[in-house]
Amino acid sequence: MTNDRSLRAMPRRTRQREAVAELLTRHPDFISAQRIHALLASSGAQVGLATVYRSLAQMVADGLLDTIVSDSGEVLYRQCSSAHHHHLVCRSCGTTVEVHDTQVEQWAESVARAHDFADVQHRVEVVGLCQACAS
Amino acid sequence: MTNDRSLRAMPRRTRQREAVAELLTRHPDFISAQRIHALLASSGAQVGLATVYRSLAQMVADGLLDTIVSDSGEVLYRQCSSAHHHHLVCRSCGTTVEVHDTQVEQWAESVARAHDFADVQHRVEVVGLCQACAS
DNA sequence: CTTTGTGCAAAGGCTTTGCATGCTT
DNA sequence: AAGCATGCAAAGCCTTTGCACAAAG
Repeated sequence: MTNDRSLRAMPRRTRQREAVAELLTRHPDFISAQRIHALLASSGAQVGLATVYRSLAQMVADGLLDTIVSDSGEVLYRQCSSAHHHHLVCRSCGTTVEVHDTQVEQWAESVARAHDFADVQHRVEVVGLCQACAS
Repeated sequence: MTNDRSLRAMPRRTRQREAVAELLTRHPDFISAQRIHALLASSGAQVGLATVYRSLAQMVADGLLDTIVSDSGEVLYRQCSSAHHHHLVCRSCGTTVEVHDTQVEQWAESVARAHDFADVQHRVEVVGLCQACAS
């Protein structure tokens, strides 16, 4: 074998994977597999739903994507190169505000440290009613 | 009609609902509907799965339960009388540490206020590797 | 007696998987 | 040529819903 075992095989370059990756690059926010599939279909790219799921699974395994689970149970994907931030979501109209804030990050760190946890990730969702919907 | 429309009808008292409520009272942490159903079954109480789901939906609507969605997409329920806290979870062995901390609460409040959001809830998960699993 | 709750089974939505075929390397 | 990737359809989970029957008030 001519490989270095420390490096995993790279996924093959296919039209479908490129399409999924490209869409995720263009799309800055969390999006579901179903929606990705629909968007690709409506923009002419023929990609099977199963392939979308498999591509996403790959990218998640490779650490290229962040995932969260929506309230309805759908998994949402986002390219994780984008700066880490959290969302403030209106539960009525769906308006989303990005929150960049180091406080939570520090909090998560300190909690982890206090309990000797390593390699921590955190996930924060704040849901409420925006001014417009509160009235 | 003899009712005051401001009060919603109270759910009827049935063996099944009591069983579900009682189990949730005994169980201090988040638990899935499926698991509730299984536990009830194995402890002799005959409660249909659909009934478990409907009972839970009721209690959620009545504000008696908190819910979160697990990574696998299952909805987890918890009696919300218990003090609000967050979990620090080991992604390897599943060990869970309850974190009582006012910092995050305050952070969520301030973020909400800064964006004129009302009636906010928040959900925080910190996942990492505990000391034992990190070695 | 009227209304609400229950059970069962079927249906729904998201995701995964088996298998034959096609494409990348 | 060899092996991973794709597509399709079937199957798997969790959850919801339709309908007839049972129970609560």
